[in-house]
Amino acid sequence: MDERNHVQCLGILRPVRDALDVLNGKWKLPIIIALTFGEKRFGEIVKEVEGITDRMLSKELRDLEINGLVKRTVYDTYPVKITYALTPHSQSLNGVIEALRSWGELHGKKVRSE
Amino acid sequence: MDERNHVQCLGILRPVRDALDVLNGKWKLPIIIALTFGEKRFGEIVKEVEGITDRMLSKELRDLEINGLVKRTVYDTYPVKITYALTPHSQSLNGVIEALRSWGELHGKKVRSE
DNA sequence: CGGTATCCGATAGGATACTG
DNA sequence: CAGTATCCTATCGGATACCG
Repeated sequence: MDERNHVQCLGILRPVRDALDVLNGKWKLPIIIALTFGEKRFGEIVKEVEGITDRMLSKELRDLEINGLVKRTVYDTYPVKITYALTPHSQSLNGVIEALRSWGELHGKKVRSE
Repeated sequence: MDERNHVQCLGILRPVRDALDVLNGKWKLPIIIALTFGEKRFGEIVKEVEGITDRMLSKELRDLEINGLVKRTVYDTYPVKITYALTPHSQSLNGVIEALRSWGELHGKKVRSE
């Protein structure tokens, strides 16, 4: 029936849109991926995430920090060292990343074979 | 080691960015979800995907069709009936959607509990 | 090193009106 | 019903320059 379809659809749509709101844009997931292998410094992330500018990384890191996905740490050494790391909450994104990676590979192959 | 980290990171980053390029924006995945339960007509999708305008749906459906994720069918009846359906290729997005749904629920709970 | 400030163009996306 | 046309704003994202 149509009504059941609609209700079922909503149950998926709402959380997916919640997720998309937080992960939107070109850079958030790439940044998170770069951090999956351990905390990194600003300059290291710039090198890892090809094409990102200082300005975008700065802005995106702030967004991610506000949303509780990234933790910024200032080491009180001289000179000061600043690192970014994933929070436990963003480590739960592993499934999303793996699904996207796997589909992206499939899609890439498909596109190249056309 | 750092070099291994970098290489491993690239192996994930490239396909994920391929995927993001195709699925970017606010509406593509919601539209695909709405179509997961079977082909739908334009007006039905508008109703299902809350908040989308005619203009955006029109544009996004065209994008999805170009990328081989949606199939548009014109039934030669009177009056003409037009439907949109997922292609086999976009059905392989199930894993991505399920991962996002599951993480979105977790994230929603976390946000509301703060 | 780890950013911020400023400026700018391109795109996303919304509102409204209209059409065959 | 299934869109298109037009217009508008907001945000994305790049370039460049600069700072402590």
